[in-house]
Formats: sequence, structure tokens, C-alpha cells
Amino acid sequence: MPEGPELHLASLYVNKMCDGMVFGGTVIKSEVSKCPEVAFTCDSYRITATSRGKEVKLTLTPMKSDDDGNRRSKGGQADQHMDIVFRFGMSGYFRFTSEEEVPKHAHLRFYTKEKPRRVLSFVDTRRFGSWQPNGTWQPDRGPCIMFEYKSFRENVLSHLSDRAFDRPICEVLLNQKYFNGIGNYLRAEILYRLNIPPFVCARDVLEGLQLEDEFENGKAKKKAIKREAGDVLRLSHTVPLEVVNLGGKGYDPEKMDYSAFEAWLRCYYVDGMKSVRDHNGRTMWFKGDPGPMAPKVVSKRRKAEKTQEETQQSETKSTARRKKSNSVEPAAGKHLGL
DNA sequence: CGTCCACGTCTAC
DNA sequence: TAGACCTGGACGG
Repeated sequence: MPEGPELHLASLYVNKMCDGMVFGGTVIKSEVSKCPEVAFTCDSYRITATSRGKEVKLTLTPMKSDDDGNRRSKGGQADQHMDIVFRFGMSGYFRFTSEEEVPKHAHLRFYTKEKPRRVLSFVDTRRFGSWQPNGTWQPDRGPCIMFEYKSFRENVLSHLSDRAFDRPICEVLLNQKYFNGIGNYLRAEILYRLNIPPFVCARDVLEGLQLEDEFENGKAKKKAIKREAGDVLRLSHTVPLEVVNLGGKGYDPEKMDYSAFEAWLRCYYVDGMKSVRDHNGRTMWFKGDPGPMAPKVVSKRRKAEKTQEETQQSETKSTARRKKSNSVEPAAGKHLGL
């Protein structure tokens, strides 16, 4: 589920499923969740969603009593809207189902008023996700890489003296203060497209980039030779948007098959690519030169094929789970639980 | 059965 | 810079 594109697709899903829906009553939290109760009770309300980077905000809006033939709000009834800001951790997503079909690990639930009720659920198997009632976008997170491109770009380029940019570019790409929305598969795909070694100093990659994106609307001129039009900041914007556009079928975790997404991946978890744990213990997928700031052990992940002539090399672990998806084989490979 | 791994933060030494 | 926080799928014995 959870990098910038999936958070945005989740907001589209909520808006689509909840369009015209009337919710009512109390918001229910699972017993096991340690997140805060949502003290919102209302006879009739609507739900809408927006996203920013790796956060989604739900807005609960009470309906005018007139819409419903009821009087003005009684005691304990919400009269004003409430924002709830969600982070998805490793496994969060939204689902809209019948009451009987509420998924396991549905930790926050909003019920409709219909006769057989339906439920909008925040589902989060591992419970690394969180929500904040009356919340705001987390202040330390930067502008959205997808929908606040200009200020995202400015925020990075105006802070290059920050010690944060002393680190390897692949690690800085996960810094949500500057790259709000980039996650582990996106950093691999972005650097792979540009052939940038992941463990090059971030400042070396970023300094010299212009505030104005030269690749926008044909300004590239002679630079058009480059196949991937753009620098690392532009691709931090366009590559996530490609994933948003993949979700065209509609982000529906129930019916979604991941073959399109798997086919889209060129580097992350792709057979034959190299991988190494970065300084924060996260697996960095890449091809070619790791770069000067790389940790030592770099392994090449391949599928354990029958043709094991290639079991030589300096491979530590040789268990890749995923072949390049344009493979001829049935799409039965491991998929990401998006 | 067991070990390893996963799309991400958090806070504590 | 380590763990901590969690569940569950893949794979090994």
C-alpha cells in the first residue's frame, strides 16, 4: 500500500466510494489498536479525502439537518467537521464493504446509515500506521512530490547546506522532510532511470540543479538527447505519477491484481538487480556501480534457477523471488501487498 | 516447525 | 545507529 502514489490512490478510492454516501453514528476503533479514539458522533455526515506525500486526510462533514428532515444538532452531536490525518505504515489501506465483509485488521470504521449498513474501514495488518483526530499535515514533512512539485523542488534546492545532504542520495530520498512521498521502491526506480549510483553523496547529485525545471514543456532543447527527460528532482515527481496513472482501473484492493504494477517495476526486486542494506537497514535495489559511500557487502539477487552455473560470484544470498514481469511465465510471482 | 523478509516511521541509549 | 513496533507469506529442514 504505502508510498506516495498509493496514498493518493487511497484518497481517490475514498472519494469515489463515499460519493453520495451518508454516514451516521459513532466512529469505531478496534480494541487492539493503540491509536486514539475518534470522538465524533453525528446523525448524518459525509466523508471526503485528500492526500499529501505519504499522508491522507479524511474530512467528516456534518450534513445540514434540513438535508435529512431532522432538527438542529442535539446534545453530543457534532456540528462541525473533523479532519483525521492518517499515515499508513507498511500495510495500511482503506476499504469500503458491507458490514459482513469488513476485513480482518480493520482498526477504524465509519458506518453508513443504510439498512444493511456499509463500512469504510482503515485496515492495517501490521499496525505501524496511525491516525490523528483533528490532525494536520505533519509539520516536519516537506511538500508533496506529486502535487506540490514547485515548492518541493524549491525546498530541496534552498536547503542544500543542510547536513542531511551529506548522506548518500538513496538515503536522502527517504527523508520525508525533503521527499515527502518517496519510499523504498520509488527511490530504486528513480535512481535506476537516471543511472545514478545510489551511494553517491546527495549534495553532489543535487547542487547545480536549477530552480526552474528545464525539462518542462520542451525547454530541454538540446538536452532532449537524454532518454529520461529530467533530473533527480523531476523524476521524483514524474515517476510516482506514473504509478498513479497505472491505478486507472481504480484502486480497489479487493480486485486489484498487481501484474501491471509488477510489470512497471524495472529495478526494485527485479531478477538480476543488485541489492544492499543501506545505513538504516533498508534494502537498496540498483544496477551497476553502488557508489563511493556504499556499505561493503553487495549481493546480486537472482532466482535459484536450474542453470546454476552462475552460483559462483560473490553472492551472499541468492534468493530472488521475482522475475522481470515481462517473463513468459504465468503471473504467479510474489507481489507487493499494495 | 523455524528463519527471513516486507511499500515506515519513532524514541531511546 | 540500534532496536521497537506488528502480522503473515515464502521458503528451508
